[in-house]
Amino acid sequence: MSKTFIAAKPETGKRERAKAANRDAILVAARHVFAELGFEATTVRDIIRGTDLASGTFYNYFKSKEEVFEALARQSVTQFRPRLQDVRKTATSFEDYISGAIRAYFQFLMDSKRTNQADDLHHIPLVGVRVDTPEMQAVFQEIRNDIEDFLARQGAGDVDTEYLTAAAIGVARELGDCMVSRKTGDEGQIIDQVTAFATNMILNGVRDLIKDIKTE
Amino acid sequence: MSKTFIAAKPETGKRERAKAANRDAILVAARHVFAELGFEATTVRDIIRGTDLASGTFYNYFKSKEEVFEALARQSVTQFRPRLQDVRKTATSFEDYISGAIRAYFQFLMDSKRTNQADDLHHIPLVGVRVDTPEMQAVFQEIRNDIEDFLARQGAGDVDTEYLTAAAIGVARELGDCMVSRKTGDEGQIIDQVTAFATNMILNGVRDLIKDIKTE
Amino acid sequence: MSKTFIAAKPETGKRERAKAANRDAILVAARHVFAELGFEATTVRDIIRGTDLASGTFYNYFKSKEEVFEALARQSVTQFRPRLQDVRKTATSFEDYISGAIRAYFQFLMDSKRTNQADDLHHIPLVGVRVDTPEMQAVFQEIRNDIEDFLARQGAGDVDTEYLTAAAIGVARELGDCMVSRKTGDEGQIIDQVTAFATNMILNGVRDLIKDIKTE
Amino acid sequence: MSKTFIAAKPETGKRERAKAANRDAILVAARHVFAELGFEATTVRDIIRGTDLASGTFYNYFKSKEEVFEALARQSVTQFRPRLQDVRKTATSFEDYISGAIRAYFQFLMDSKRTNQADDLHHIPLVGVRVDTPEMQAVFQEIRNDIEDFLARQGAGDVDTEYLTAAAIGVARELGDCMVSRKTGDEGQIIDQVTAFATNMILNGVRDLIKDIKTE
DNA sequence: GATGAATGAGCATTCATTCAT
DNA sequence: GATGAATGAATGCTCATTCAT
Repeated sequence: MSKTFIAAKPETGKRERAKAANRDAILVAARHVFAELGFEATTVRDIIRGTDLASGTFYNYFKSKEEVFEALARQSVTQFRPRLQDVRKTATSFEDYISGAIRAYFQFLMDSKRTNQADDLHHIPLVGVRVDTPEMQAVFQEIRNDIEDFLARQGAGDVDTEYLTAAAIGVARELGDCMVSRKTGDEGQIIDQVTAFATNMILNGVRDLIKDIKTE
Repeated sequence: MSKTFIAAKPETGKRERAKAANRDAILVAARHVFAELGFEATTVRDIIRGTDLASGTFYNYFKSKEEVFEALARQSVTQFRPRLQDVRKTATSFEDYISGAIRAYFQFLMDSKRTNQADDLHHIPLVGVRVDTPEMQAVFQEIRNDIEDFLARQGAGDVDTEYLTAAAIGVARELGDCMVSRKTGDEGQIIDQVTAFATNMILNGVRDLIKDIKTE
Repeated sequence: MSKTFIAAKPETGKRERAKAANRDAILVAARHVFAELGFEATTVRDIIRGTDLASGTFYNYFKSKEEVFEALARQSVTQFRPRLQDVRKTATSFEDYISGAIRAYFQFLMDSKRTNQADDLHHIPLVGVRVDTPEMQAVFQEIRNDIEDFLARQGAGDVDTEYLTAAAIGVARELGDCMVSRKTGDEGQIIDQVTAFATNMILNGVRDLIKDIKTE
Repeated sequence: MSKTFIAAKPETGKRERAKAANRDAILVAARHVFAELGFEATTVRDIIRGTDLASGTFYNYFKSKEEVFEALARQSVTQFRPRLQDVRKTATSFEDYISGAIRAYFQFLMDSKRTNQADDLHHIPLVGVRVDTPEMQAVFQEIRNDIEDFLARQGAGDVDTEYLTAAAIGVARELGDCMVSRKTGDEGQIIDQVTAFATNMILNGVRDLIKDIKTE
């Protein structure tokens, strides 16, 4: 059958492809259902109902809805973290970092939105629901650490970094939701706009607290 | 049946008092359970188990746990809205309003926390879960309107009030959660502190956007 | 309501009667199903299918099929143990005891059979299935103890009482099954017959092992 | 298909050998699992998990676990029946036959135990569970017939051979279980011992019923 | 109005069995 | 013939809701 004479890429068997497709189908369905119903309210049945698979098949791929959720979370984090790393590495100042991280986050949200297009998102789109998954908390912790690093480097006095980070995240999160739920037009433009707004807000907001903040 | 024949005093019937007491018992139990288990995870059974009523009795007072939840939300709002009204009426400027509203919100959170004391609060204290109940959204809308009013009065240019409100609410919400989950000491002091932080953040944050903002 | 003026027996409410009836219905159904299908093979659904109750109702009465089974076993033991006690107390010799215990056991089997009448008993009828329930083992242990006591009293040498008891129980069990599955006639007569056979077998069987055995 | 063109030697094809090996692997695994889990509790999955075969392969060899079980039972019987035949042929009297058959049975039990060694045997070892498989019943029927033959030859009066056989089998079965579950020492010795016990029991037990019984 | 047992739909999960590869 | 993923019926169990008492 699969006699590939010069085939550079080794053709992956039908089986493998089917498996991958099924796994993906479950993940996609789960993402939608989580987004629509919320994590707690969705049942495994809801998820497989969103595929053309049989109920039992679900368990060939995941042990529980928790596991699907984690997979989705991991997916998200895997997408987001590298972007954040980029920002961290190239940022030369606190201002730089904030601006870059905010933009990365909004960009990520927009990408996620596009992926989940056509759903009624009653919940935060990032992965679906409560953003307080361990993975997302890890992301936030990362950001917190970054902020602390940059603040320390820049010699910010005795700012309560927990509060500061919380505030920054609050701004980003709420503006992000706001942005996503707008029906509007050009994506790039919106991102620019909101990023500017958020960055300005945060940096001005902490001006008194940190020496040498430059809010251009 | 229980017709009291000679009752001289108008006597607010035993019945009525019992009814109110039962309703309250359910609400109190529900508040605890929601706080401990979260909305989705709590069952009607969990709630009535927290009272000395029978399961069927629940349905004399509420149609579903959703309804109890709404009642709790309404309770919260009922508690909070007057405070906000006070703030609105006495505030003489945008700065004033923000500062007052923020403080009112944090105060409210702390009160809620105290009410639910002794529970392991695994969820946001306001009523339990996702704060996006219609009622809470109403509160936020109220705040949004207030902000717009104040901004209009003060002649703020073409600020995107939706973004601005979102950002303010984000700051308040996230800092509020942060504050509540801290184990700390003197309540009054903490509220002062966080209120100062949040207010400063927001007002400085919007400085560029609004003419005549006074950040003391 | 239930105004019983001179009522000697306090009329038990409809509710109580219904509850008892349901519990009984489940037990009866379970006894039949266990007898027909065996313990492992019967499902809770099988049991309630044998009643006119809904599936959920089962769990108002029992936590699992294990629990029903235990209840049935307890029932059996409760029926049987007093008879054995009688035998133990009135027996004046080992011979006496064996003969009485055997008869009691066969009588008990016949009673059980009548209760389970009309079923195809594919399994041992005692309670239904594997007789090795803890309760039944307790009964056997009781018998074992009794036998040891009587043997000691009568000065039997160094007989291996474990083997002896096993053999006696084997005879009783197998003959019991045999007796129960016979379609025959007068119950009392059959019991007399089988009891005589079994008793004779056992007592003669151990004659060499025990001094002073009288096998008339 | 596997046409071996030049094959000089008759070569019992690889295929055939593989097939036999697979079948055996399944049987061995099944024996262990049945012994450990009991018939009802073991699943086909459990069985193939004990081999290095795929689940589907199971059905190339057996239609269901019932069929494996029967195969195992047949195996057991196939092992046991010849021994019984020997006994039957060489026995010169009822006493002889009983003694020989009993010993054969106990020996067989011990062999089975050894085969299943290292497992936690929670069930009767013969094949696993309730010994009342058709095959085992056939064995018992054979014994019953033998006993009747010998009794007839020896001119035993109007003994109820059904009862007699039942009693004998009861003794053997119960003592067999007892013996197997003992942790003890030298196998040969134990078999001698229990055989003596059982034989003595049975023969003495029927002494009154049969003329000319010699209980040495 | 209070009670609490009955109900039965619904959920997570397992497992024998099939069948494309 | 071997494989192992897909299937969907079946099971144990929970829980919102109803309703006779």
